[in-house]
Amino acid sequence: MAFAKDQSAGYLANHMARIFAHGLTARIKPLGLTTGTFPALLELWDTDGLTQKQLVERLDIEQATMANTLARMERDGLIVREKDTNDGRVQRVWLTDRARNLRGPAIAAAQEENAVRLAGHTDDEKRQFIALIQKVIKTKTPEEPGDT
Amino acid sequence: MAFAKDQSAGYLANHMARIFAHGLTARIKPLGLTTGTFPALLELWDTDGLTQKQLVERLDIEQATMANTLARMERDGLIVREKDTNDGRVQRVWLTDRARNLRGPAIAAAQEENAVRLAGHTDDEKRQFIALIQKVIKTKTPEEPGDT
DNA sequence: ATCACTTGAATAGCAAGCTATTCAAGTGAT
DNA sequence: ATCACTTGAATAGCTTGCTATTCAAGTGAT
Repeated sequence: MAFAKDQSAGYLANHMARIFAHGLTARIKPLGLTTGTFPALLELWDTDGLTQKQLVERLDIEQATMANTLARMERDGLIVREKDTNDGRVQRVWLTDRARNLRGPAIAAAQEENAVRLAGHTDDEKRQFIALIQKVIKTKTPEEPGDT
Repeated sequence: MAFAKDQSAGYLANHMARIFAHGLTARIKPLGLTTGTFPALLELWDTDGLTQKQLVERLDIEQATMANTLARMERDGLIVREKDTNDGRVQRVWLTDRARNLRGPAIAAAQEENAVRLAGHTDDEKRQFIALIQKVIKTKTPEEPGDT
């Protein structure tokens, strides 16, 4: 029952993700951003004023995690949350000017990080790599419809 | 300045790692194990009685993280820590019987999780996938010798 | 022998995840 | 109108990770 951690997809996936996160953390720190805000920001840069529910649906992130992330984002002046007038349960999320202005540099930082990490890969390898990861991710959703 | 998150290696790496972690968490929960203990356990199953320092050197994990993980492992009866007689600063880490006995089922769980996640990949794709991730990881170390 | 430096480990404090639970607002059936 | 159910969001409590700092034990030079 041998187990080589550097041959285990899951182990390697975790390790690689930490490396990416570490690099991106450093790159966006000067912007006053942290990695956890990225998914929400990407959605909001595209469509401002989404509800928390909609953000959760668009991203594979739990509701509680999103609530916490949004709370930090509000604290840090990236978003404002306001109650929907029609439905008092709904919170709409709006970007602040500051957050809107960070789009360019933040995306640039992410692209730089990706570029550095994949510097050793040929263009073909990069494409394969992305495709293979996407396949792992897609393998999930249909199988585990659970997700409560 | 478009940015498609499902084309971003870093974004995908994070997402994939969470999927693997989620699956493994469920599989090893019945064993009373959590994912964070896995790296240390693998090293100790191979070589019992390592020091914390040695564990940190063998794994790309920060000293503080390891200290916390070991504290949880001790609390949960997976390890015992004892002071080295030669050097009072050194803590040697020894597996308990319980932890030793978990090796088989834990490794089986990890292998099952890997298998399920890669079920959509051909053998060739699996090999490529592992190789491509390894390359990303290796791209790191030489570049950032800092790590302190 | 003492004092500065080094080194191994622990602690403080935070981010980003998760599960499970609670709270508040709406909705529907009686 | 009321009471049960649903639904959106918040909270509690935990793990895993990080950086920065502190503490304690050894080591070396004077």
